[in-house]
Amino acid sequence: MKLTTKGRYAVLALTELALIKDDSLVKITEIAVRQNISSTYLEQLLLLLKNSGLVVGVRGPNGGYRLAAPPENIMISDIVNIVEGRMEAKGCVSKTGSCTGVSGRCMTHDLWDELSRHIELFLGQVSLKDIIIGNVLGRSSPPRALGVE
Amino acid sequence: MKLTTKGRYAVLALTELALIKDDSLVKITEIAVRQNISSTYLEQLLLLLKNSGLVVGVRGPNGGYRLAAPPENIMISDIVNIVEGRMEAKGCVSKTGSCTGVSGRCMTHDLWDELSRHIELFLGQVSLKDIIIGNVLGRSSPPRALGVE
DNA sequence: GTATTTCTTGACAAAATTACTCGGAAAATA
DNA sequence: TATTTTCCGAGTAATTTTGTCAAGAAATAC
Repeated sequence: MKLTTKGRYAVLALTELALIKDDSLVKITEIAVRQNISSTYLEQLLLLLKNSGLVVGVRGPNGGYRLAAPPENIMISDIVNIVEGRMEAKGCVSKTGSCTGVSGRCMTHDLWDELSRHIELFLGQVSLKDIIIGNVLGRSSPPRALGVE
Repeated sequence: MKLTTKGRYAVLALTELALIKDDSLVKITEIAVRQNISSTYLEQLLLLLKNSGLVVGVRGPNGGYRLAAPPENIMISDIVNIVEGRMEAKGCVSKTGSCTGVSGRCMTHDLWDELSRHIELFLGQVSLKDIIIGNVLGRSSPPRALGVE
């Protein structure tokens, strides 16, 4: 899995958009200044999000960005997946598609696979609306322990 | 959160140790060859794990490494935390300790905080024994949805 | 004691990724 | 047309990851 400033900046920026009433437009520079991040860097990210249909960009004077959907319909996993690229935790897989160990499919394969799913499930459950109303804390629950003992 | 080859190699190596009967010793080169990873790189990782008390290193002819505890008592989070350094997903925090945004503590703070906890919970629930008996798949459960609607 | 095998340590270097910059073009408004 | 803003592609600096290398120390076998 990957989680860098890209993902964090993107979520931060879209949170700002989610805070704006209705269809008002927000300029890149406004967000950049308020959140203290590079505006040209943020441009790239918003562009990606625009091309993926998560936000709408309006050019010209008084232009800017706004969300393409209500905040409750935009999930964090959507945002992160777009700017970070699909997260793949199956690190045991090489370019060729097979596990790197000589013994073929490695034993830890399922572990990273499941971790990936776990993270995706979590971020797919939290919406932009959840963030702006502070409905995030306390969501973590321990994974099902499979009774094998 | 961080998850690189370091963490994956370390878990892979310790899985190999877990597969060995009793207190038999396994040489670094054996693991490196079998898993097709750099032996000198693996050295570094096993050294970290040894200094943290997860494995025991025995020098001299016919030396090698073995687990310091039964596989069911060694959790994946232990391994990953040691070789990757403590995972901190609170990316909004700068060196000084405060959030980077001008408005102080940012709105996404809790999100990354909770994600961190979520991942740690997951990896803290899976032991080396779970891996070697294949008891990993199907553990992911969706997070508690807090009823706020 | 000597040789052998292995771990131990630290410094260093290549490769990959991340983070960011830059220059300009296109669209909309005035 | 002039200004403001997003759009787009390429290029670069910084950092992190992923190793490599060389020399030393500990334990065992002989």
